[in-house]
Amino acid sequence: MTPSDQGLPKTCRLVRPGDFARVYAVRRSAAAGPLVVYAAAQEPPGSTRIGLSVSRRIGNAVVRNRWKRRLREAFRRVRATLPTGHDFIVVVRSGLPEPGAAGLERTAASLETLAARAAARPAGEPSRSRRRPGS
RNA sequence: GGAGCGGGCCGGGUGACCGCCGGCCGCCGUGAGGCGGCGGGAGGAAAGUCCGGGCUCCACAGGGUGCGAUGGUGGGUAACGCCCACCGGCCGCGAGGCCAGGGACAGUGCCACAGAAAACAAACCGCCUGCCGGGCUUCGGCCCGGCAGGUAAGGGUGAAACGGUGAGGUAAGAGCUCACCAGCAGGUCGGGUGACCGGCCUGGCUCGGAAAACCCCAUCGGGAGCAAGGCCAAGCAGGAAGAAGUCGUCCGGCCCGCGAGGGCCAAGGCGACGCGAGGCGACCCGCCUCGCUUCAGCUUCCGGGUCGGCUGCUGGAGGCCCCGGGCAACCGGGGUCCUAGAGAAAUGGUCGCCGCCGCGGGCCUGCAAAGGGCCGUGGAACAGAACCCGGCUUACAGGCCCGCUCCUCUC
Repeated sequence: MTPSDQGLPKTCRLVRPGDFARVYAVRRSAAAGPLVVYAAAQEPPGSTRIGLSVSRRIGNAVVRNRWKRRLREAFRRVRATLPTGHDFIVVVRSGLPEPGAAGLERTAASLETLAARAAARPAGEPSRSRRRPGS
């Protein structure tokens, strides 16, 4: 499989609840502004994947969809520069205003630095509790 | 021209590049899949999830009580709490609008504040009569106070005070009586499918509001939901508790008897009663089904495993046009079109051009701070399908069309 640098097929997305739980369990994260990024090395390494978590507290369906689209587009742009062989989860924190029309560039830059920081962090003790942080 | 009323409709357009979801075709690949091509991809409310249906599973003798919903009449519809027409009441000069619009002589309760009194009436002031006491007197009476009684005409309170006007009547008054009017009840006639409308007669003369207080009446209503339901794959570990049978009969075998018949036996069929469990929407009556034990099975409880894939899944009470029926909602017939199917959940990003709306002590035209054009700059609402329809409700920048009413102006 050789997806182009610009594409973002379904195989680059985290889809299953089990995948999400695995990434959360590693407990490596970095946060800035409205975003929190969790990272986990893949076993075995494959293509870089991303999962999105946008809570109902963020806004109504239109606002949540806008966030997801912006984050997917940002991920599509910076995916080639991210640490390889990792899964990432991006959580949008509530209580912060939406970035305006020019927010895509900032979101992409923020996503890139946060992903690098999270992946470079030493792996924390895998969480024993089943409870997933956030929602 | 201004003010307004009622309907209907739109919800930026177009192009390039980079992406996403699913469909069809071709090629490659054992396969998962990949590549290429073609065409499709949010709304008028997709929203709230408030009603009504379809669909799926479960249930489906009946009766009573309860619960919920609805509430003028007639129609429309698959159905409705929706829509249409009409009736009645209220509001508006009008076009039109609003109404949770059955029953308040079935019953219980309520009517704040104010007021004497808020509903089998009632006497605060006032008015009138009688008696007692006091004062004045022109000796006719008059005034003040008290007591007993009459009185719903007048005052005052209130959202609301037990009909209105006039006449008679009276100590003063009162539907107390009478005339007319309003209203109510009963009867009757006529019109209308009906809600109702109109006329006549009689009655007592008069009965307040609120049913969105409880309630009564009528009508309607099985339960749960696409996480319904079906199929496949994978995987695990079981444990505990619970019950009550008895009798009759039939068939079979054995024994006794010459025989009619009698006795014994284990398992079974049927029936009765009993017990247990489940179902019949909640409860009761009642009914149905299953079971009544070695194990097994059943029911309940605890524990363990999975939480993947396919399907349901989008063509439908469907949209548009024409003809016919109907005041209309809508119905019938013909033609034509195909229009999203995700599942941690696609429909996005960037850049042009055009259109719309602002802003500009920028430019041009122009007598002009009017209008128009150019340039620059900014903005564009409410909101995202999740099984599918019919409604209702709520949100919404900006804009378009049609019909009608009132006022004003010009001819």
